Amino acid sequence: MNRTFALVDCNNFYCSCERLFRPDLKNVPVAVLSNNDGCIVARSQEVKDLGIKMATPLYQVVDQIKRHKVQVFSSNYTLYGDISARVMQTLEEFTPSLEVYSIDEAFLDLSGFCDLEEYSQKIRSTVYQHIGVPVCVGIAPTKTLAKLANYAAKKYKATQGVVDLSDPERQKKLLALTPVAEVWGVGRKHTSSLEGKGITTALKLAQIDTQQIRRHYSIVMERTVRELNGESCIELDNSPAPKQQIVCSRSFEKKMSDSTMLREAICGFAARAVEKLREGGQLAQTVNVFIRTSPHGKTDPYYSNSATGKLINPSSDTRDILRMATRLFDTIYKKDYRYAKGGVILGDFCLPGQAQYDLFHPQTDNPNRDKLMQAIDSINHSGQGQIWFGGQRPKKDWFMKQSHLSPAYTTRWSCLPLV
DNA sequence: TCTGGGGTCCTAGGACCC
DNA sequence: TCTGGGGTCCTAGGACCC
Repeated sequence: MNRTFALVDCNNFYCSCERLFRPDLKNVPVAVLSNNDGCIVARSQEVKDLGIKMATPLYQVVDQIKRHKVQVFSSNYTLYGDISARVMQTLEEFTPSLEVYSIDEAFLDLSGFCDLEEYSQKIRSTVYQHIGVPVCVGIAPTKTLAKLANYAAKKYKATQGVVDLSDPERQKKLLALTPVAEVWGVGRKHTSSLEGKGITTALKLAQIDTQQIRRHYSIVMERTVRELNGESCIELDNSPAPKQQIVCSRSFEKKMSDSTMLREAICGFAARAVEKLREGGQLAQTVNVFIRTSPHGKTDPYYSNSATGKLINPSSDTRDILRMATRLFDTIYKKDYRYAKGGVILGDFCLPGQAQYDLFHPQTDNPNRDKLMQAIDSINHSGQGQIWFGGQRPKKDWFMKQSHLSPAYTTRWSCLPLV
């Protein structure tokens, strides 16, 4: 059957979120920073026009930002997550099947739909009216081509934010115009490798023999090539598989050397990671702890290390994870280094009913364990205060820098805008 | 002189995505 | 001085099995 995919992608999503409750920022250059206020990760059109590239470290462009009065924001994921959920909910009205692909984009199954351009314009105007976020729509018989169509819808203003690539001739025309680096699935390494072989456009990539591409690259790239030729290889995935790992890591506002402070920070990451684990109703069996100094330091010696440990029995009890995390931390910590980042990774998940317990360390079936964790989670979600284990450190004096944070307009009573 | 064939599982590293 | 965080998938190679 002929498939039709639409990719709906929000324009400059984080910037659009910041503008929602600040109409004064319309037509004003806006930039949003990564965690710890490190790099620029979202730019309004005005900032793109200034030539400031994606992922530029903030300190490299402070002068330019002052000169052009760019409004800068720290990442406000509470806000972006909530706006994202509202956009997705609106999009669901337009399709029987939707895949939320990232915080700001979704694939819609529009197979069998007619008048695709008109329909897509309706999607755009509805999302803008209901949520206030501008989006672009790309339509094609494969996901890779839909991505490319969306890229064109954003790049070429005459398209009015919608590009329909159903027609093979149109596909070919756009492929010939598009640098190979813009193809979904072709990253930095593959780009330079392909360019070295004279494959500079998406069209040239599409024309390579699939056997050859499989030999020199991998099955992933073979799928990309087939998709560029209109053969759908990547299905819509509307029921995401359970997570396989959970990461909690941060760069520190100030570099840290003291083992006690670092250990407490690691405990904080571990506690947050296992909280996420409980949200998904899973148990973890492996814990990985890593710490590193800055890879950019010119004078400081570089040190990076990690350690992995296996719990005897799978668990989602914060105490089990903290015990393991502190033990692992103590095996990799070396004094006299100035640490810039640390984190905890949980893995080897299973569901409570399917856990394989150790014959010689049977799980003492203690319902109080789960109840204690439930009690802690509900207190911490109540909005009336936080409790934590002794090994953790209050976030105040080490947690990431957020100097330009906007209010949680839509998720906290005290931040509700007044009209 | 001459030393097989077929398989699984695990891990580390590298690529990619947003 | 100052450079993010959170994921997935694939492959090669080693250890092991009979």
